[in-house]
This record gives sequence, structure tokens and C-alpha cells, in this order.
Amino acid sequence: MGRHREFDPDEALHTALQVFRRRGYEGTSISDLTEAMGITRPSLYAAFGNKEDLFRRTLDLYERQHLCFAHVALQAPTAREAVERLLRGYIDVLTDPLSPPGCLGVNGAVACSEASEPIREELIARRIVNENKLRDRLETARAGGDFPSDEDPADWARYVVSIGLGMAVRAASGASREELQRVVDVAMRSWPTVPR
Amino acid sequence: MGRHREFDPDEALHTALQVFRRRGYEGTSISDLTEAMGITRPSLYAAFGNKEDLFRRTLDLYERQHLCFAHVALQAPTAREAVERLLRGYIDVLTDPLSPPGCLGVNGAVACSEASEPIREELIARRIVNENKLRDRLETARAGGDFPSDEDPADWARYVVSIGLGMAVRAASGASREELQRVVDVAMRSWPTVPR
DNA sequence: CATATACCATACCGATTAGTATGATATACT
DNA sequence: AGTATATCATACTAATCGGTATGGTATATG
Repeated sequence: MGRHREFDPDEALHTALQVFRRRGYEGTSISDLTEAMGITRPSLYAAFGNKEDLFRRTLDLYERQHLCFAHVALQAPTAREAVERLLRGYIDVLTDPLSPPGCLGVNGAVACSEASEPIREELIARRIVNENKLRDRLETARAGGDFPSDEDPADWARYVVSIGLGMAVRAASGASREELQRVVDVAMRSWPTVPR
Repeated sequence: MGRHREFDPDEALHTALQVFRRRGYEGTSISDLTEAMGITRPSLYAAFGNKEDLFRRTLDLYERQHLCFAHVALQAPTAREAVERLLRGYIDVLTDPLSPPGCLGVNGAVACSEASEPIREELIARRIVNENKLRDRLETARAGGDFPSDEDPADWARYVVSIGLGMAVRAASGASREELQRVVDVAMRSWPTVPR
């Protein structure tokens, strides 16, 4: 019943992701979006709700499509390898030549007006979820003797995520893959070994 | 000749710094500023030019007043100590209870609309200046035998700045001093020693 | 004291913001 | 075929954006 939609919502969502990723949440206007997506304002609102809803859906898509490597990385045999795969994989996302540089989660709303505070908090919450996954991985590593028992998994998860955040800011500023690889090279040198 | 200004420009600039630091460049409106500074729009424009001029002046004030510790830190006797003082001092800035958390240089414009691209580039440029100062310090350290000759000062400067950027994002998200201290604790463990 | 001048207050500017009401158009179901 | 309905295109809303014109007020100089 009714007329058919003349655009592909999934394709449109991919386009929205590109725009949001380059400009952040507040830096992107509805006009920016409709222009890039090739649809009209009412079509956008009918298909995706409001700007905030649309951003959350692009966030979901981003995690599903670009951050999915993390789940696999965490399953590496050793904790060290898991972390290294995490950081190297993240570099690929940050510098993907087909997407604007940087991370949607970081570019999204580091600082913003009061109006988009909910989005900012959503991004912070999602970041914490990911950091906790890494911490849990390190905890099982410790239980399995793959991570020193006198080291705090939370400390190391925090460290690794901080490196990631730093790289994300750098990438958004135009850092090259090679530059970021060297950051990881140095960062991994502090990785603790299990005394035996 | 003429009427006296009824507000203290320096005090007003300090207030502007607080607002910009919390909200970033684009997230801050002129109304936000005039309201916080307790002055009218024409007064603001008469005293500080336009929004971009005002932001650059708050940036100068920020570097003069909050980032000045870096210059001193770099003069520490050893490279390692210089870097550690740099990072610890930065934590103090990021979590100063009298100011909004985070760094003006990072919060300022990670992502933004096309309109404020000049500000974004200004911030990136200033960041590079600071990283180069650190790199130079490490280079003289290497020349003086205080830093391994087979290590690249640029790599380590990049690493240290990345840690700083990561902490800045964390701080803006509400990270505590203690949390950030632990990041530095871990980060410093990779610091190279000179073979002797 | 008179006058020139700098500041303040108010009200405004056009442009843009997110979001929507309206009417035309095209499709699916009865 | 007829009708219900969902989409599309256009035009619109009130609010806010950065920035300014205007006119009153206070002060410094002659």
C-alpha cells in the first residue's frame, strides 16, 4: 500500500556515516546530509526520525562495519597479540582511504554545545563498553598465565584505549598510516612479560 | 577621550577561555560568551574583533597561562624526567578543578563544519610546534648521551604527544586525575634506557 | 562649560539551524 | 478500476547563528 521509496535507506545511511565522520555531530547540518544522500528533508525525517536518531543509527553501522575487527582481534591467542591487533586494526579504520580520516566515536562530540550533550554522553558510554571488553580480555589472560599477576588489567586497558584515542585525534588531523604505526611500535614496547 | 569601558578585558578573556574550553569553538555561541562575560554583543566585538579573533586570543592566553609549565618541564636534567614532567604537568592542566576538564587545543576543533576549518588548522599547527619542541629536546638528549642513539626522537615525541592527546580526550569525558596518572605510569615504562 | 568621542543598550540584519505542514504523485490492495 | 496510503517536492515555521546599525550616555579634552 502506497508509493515506493525512491532511495536505498542502507546506502543513504552509509553516506550519512561518511558525512558525520568528517564533520562530527554538530558540525553536520541536515542540509549537508540531504545533499550528500541525494534525498529531501522530509524523506530523511520519515526514514530515520530526527538528527539524533540518524546519528545513533550511523554509530551502529560504524561499529558493525568498521569496528567489528575488534571482536576478532580480542580472540587472538595471547593478550599481547590481541592488543597489537587491536591497535593495528584501528589504524586501518582511522586511515581507511575510502572514508574521512579519524574515528566517528572520537570526532563525533569531544566538545559541543549543550544541545548535543546526549550524543556526547552516548559516545562516552560506548567507549567505556569497549574498554571494559579489553579489560576483561586481559583479566582472563591473567587468569591463564598470559599476563603478569602483579599487573592491573584495568590500568593496561586504559593505557591502550588512551593510545587509541590519541591516534584518532592525530588521524583526524591528517596523520599517515606510517606515523601511526610508529606510535604503536613504541607503545607496544612497554607491554609486560610474564616472569617465568 | 570618551566614556570608560565598564568591564575588564583581561577578566573577560579569562571567562571566554572557560567557555571555549568547555564547549569548543563551534559549540560556543556569541550569546554563550556575552552571557558568561557579562557584556553586550557590541562590547565584545569592539574589544575583541570577531569570534575567530577572540578564540585566537583565548588560545594565546591558554598557552601563556596553562601550558607554560611545558617550557620549564623541557629543561629538566634528563630526557626521561622532562617527558614525565610534561605528562604529569599536562594532567594538572587537564583536570584543573577551576577549569572545565580537557584541553582547549584538543576540544577546540577535532571535528567541525567547513566554516571553522581555519581554526581547526590553527590548532593542528600549534600542536605540531609543540611536538617539534619535544623532538628537539630529545635530539639534544641523544647528542648528550642521555637518549639511545639507535632511537628516533621523532618517534618518541610522537608517542608522547599521542599519549597526551588520548589523555585530553579522556579528561574531557570526565576522567579523574588518578586515572590519568596511571596512564602515565604505564606509558613511561617503555621509556628507553641508554646502553652502557 | 562645550564638544568630540568612546562605550553601552537595544533592536535589528540576512543566513542558517532543526524540524514540519501541505499538496501532488505513485503504488498496493480491494 | 477505485481507493487508501506512503513517498516526494516545495515551502514554510520559530529559533538561533554571527555580526552590526542606531541612538543614548558618560567622560576626556579644549
